[in-house]
Amino acid sequence: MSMKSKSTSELKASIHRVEEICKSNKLGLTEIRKLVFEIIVKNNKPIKAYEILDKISNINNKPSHPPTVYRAIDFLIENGFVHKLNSINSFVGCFHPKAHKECYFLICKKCNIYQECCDDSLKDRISKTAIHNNFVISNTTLEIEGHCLDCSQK
Amino acid sequence: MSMKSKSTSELKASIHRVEEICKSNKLGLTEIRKLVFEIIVKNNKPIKAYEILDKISNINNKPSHPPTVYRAIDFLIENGFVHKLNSINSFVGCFHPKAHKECYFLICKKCNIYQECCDDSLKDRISKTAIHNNFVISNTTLEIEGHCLDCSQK
DNA sequence: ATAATATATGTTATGTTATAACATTGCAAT
DNA sequence: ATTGCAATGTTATAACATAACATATATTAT
Repeated sequence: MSMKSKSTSELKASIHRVEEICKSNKLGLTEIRKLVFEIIVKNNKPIKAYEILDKISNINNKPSHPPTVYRAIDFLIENGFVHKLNSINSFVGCFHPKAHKECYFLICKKCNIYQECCDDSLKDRISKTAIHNNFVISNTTLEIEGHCLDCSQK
Repeated sequence: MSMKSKSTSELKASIHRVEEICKSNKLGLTEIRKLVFEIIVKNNKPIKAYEILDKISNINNKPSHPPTVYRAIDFLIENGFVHKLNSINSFVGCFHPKAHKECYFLICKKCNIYQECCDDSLKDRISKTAIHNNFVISNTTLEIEGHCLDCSQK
């Protein structure tokens, strides 16, 4: 499977899913939070907080401030709609929120497109490693950087 | 295995190993680089760049500047003597440099002690995941945060 | 030995990422 | 209406990292 960007319908579905989850869980999906989520998922690639900030400032035709963005991101991460890629200080949308707590990523250095790779065998292996070390996991960062099929062929 | 800090002899051995590797590979282990490595490994816990900076400033009795520290860290990371924990913007010494390219970590949120956990089965699993996705890995970040045995019993 | 080159360090400034602290708004419950 | 609470606005600053250029130190070729 090569890494390709999401289709318009996938994006719509993703946004709709978040709306539904928020509705049924009584989570306040405010205008800003929704806007930030849309900006993140529509971006295809990992996006940085200040890039989001710029986009919002443009949309609103007036400057926004960092806390506005970071608060929205916090909300989205807390509820599993967005993940942070620590290795590149960037944010990505989650395309199966609530399906799992942890999310692992392949990140192409060349085209910057990312892909979730949350197979159970990997999850199990990490879990076994933790158990073997008497360690109780609260959260896991797994970010695999490299080149996707398309980019390694070029 | 509980997570405990390294003994003095382990630290000495670790520093000695780095000296030997540099000697045999003609890597310039300058005073600053050696000092930064010592500060990092002796710290036991992940340490932040500006903490290192403060320590150096104290040792030299005059202020040092960020590039001094970051350059030394770059050298140490390039040669596998130190790793960066992206999830907490901190640095840790590597206790088996050159033994492997990638290094995985367990990080206790409570006591802040970390532990390398580079079993081959985990490495294999990650490698298989990449292959399955036609992805060529250049580097991997795996940071498992949670609680170690001691801290989860408290 | 000396000049030329490369490598490392010093220094100043600034860029980038993220949060603290407090004021204000809007809305729901009593 | 008033209180309480969640969200947002706003200002300022903290925390993390690098660019750019000057200087020094080591290495190599002549």
